[in-house]
Amino acid sequence: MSTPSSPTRGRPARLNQARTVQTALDLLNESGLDALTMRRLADAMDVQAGALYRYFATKQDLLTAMAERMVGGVAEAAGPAEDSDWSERAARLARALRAALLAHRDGARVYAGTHSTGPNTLGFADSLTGVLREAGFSDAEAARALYAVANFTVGHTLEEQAALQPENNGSADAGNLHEAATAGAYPHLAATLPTLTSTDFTAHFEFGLRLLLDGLRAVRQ
Amino acid sequence: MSTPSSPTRGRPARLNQARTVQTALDLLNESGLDALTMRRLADAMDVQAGALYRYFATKQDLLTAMAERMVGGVAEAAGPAEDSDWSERAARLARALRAALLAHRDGARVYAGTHSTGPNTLGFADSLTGVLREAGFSDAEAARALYAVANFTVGHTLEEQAALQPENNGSADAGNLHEAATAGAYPHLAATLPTLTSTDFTAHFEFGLRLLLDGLRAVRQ
DNA sequence: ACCTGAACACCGTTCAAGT
DNA sequence: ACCTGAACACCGTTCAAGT
Repeated sequence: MSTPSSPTRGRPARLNQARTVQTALDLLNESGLDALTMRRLADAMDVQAGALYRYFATKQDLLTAMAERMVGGVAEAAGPAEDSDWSERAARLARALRAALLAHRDGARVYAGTHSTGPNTLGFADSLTGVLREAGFSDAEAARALYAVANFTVGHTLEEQAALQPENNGSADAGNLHEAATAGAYPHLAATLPTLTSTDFTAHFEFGLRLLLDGLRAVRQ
Repeated sequence: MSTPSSPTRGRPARLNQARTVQTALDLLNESGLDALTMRRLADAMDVQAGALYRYFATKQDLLTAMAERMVGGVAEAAGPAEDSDWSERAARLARALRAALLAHRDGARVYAGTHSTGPNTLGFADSLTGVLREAGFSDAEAARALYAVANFTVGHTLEEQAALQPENNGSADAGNLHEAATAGAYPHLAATLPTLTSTDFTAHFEFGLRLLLDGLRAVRQ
């Protein structure tokens, strides 16, 4: 617990940005985003809430730093260009982004609610546009494809994590849906109910991702 | 879920669900989601905050009712089957969903944060799966395509409305991005910067939507 | 330089009591 | 039956003062 004396002037700081972000991510995993308050985070670090504001100007800034930290390593998921074609490398990046968001409770909500311009986020964007540009797509196509893949991935994972919340009571939702669909007003929902209520989110994600990549193939001719 | 429905014994109610949702949507447009509190809403209706809880058990329930109301009429946007092919009808539904979310400040944030199982939301889902089933897609394909299109559309519109917020200071974000990209660490972002920083969100949306629909065409053979 | 203590201006929600 | 008044248990954020 006791940190050895540091060569810095004055008292060694108990707090710093990296430790604060790490503790916040731990607390997020334990209790979820709604329970992540500046006061509870301060408690977990044995400090008063006001002290956090020496390292983050606002809670939003802390959340942005958390989002940036969550997507560390995602940019490298494309792998070497020799090993696979552009669509497989793009798919790997999208899967790595989803996995990074799923790795933390409410990860997609945190990520969607912030606008990181840190190296992990920019690295992911650079990596995906790079894969596409090297595959022969134009600069404009690569940029728009990045938006499409990223927005789909975040939108999907938002839904996926919301569906997994116990309070959202997947069974209540599915119950309502089943009731409404079989009442006759929604014949197409009734027919597709088994797939709609499936919890195989990986299959849902892979289907949507494949649509985007097949669509991209068609764009390139 | 107990609605005080009994037709007027005693005083006529000042409050009711429909008027409350409407006032909440007006307040949302004026001030944004962060400023939409139960107290301010109560003020706007000349009532005490506690009174709202006779009509909505929680704020979350109110937000769900708002989300459901926002997407009214979207289901009908497909148009008659005779007038256009399946992909155009599906595109019309996706565009109508985006337009409905854009019609209210923070509309996508409200929608993404709730799980409506009301007739407008279910009607949209039934309409889109119906278009696809009638076009020959399997039940499972139709259900998964619904998720892909809806998640992309909500994810896109979330980004779009976030980028339009004045506090998010599009210029600050674009400035950071420009600075970082031209510093040399992100060569592909630098090359695609003009498109990445474009504010023609309709073009971005249409590109992603086209990818999904072209991808669907490829799935069907 | 770093953190405490205490305050400011709020929140969502509950519920006895009035009318 | 419908709403008020007042409370409960919190929030994010600020800042003078201590060490």
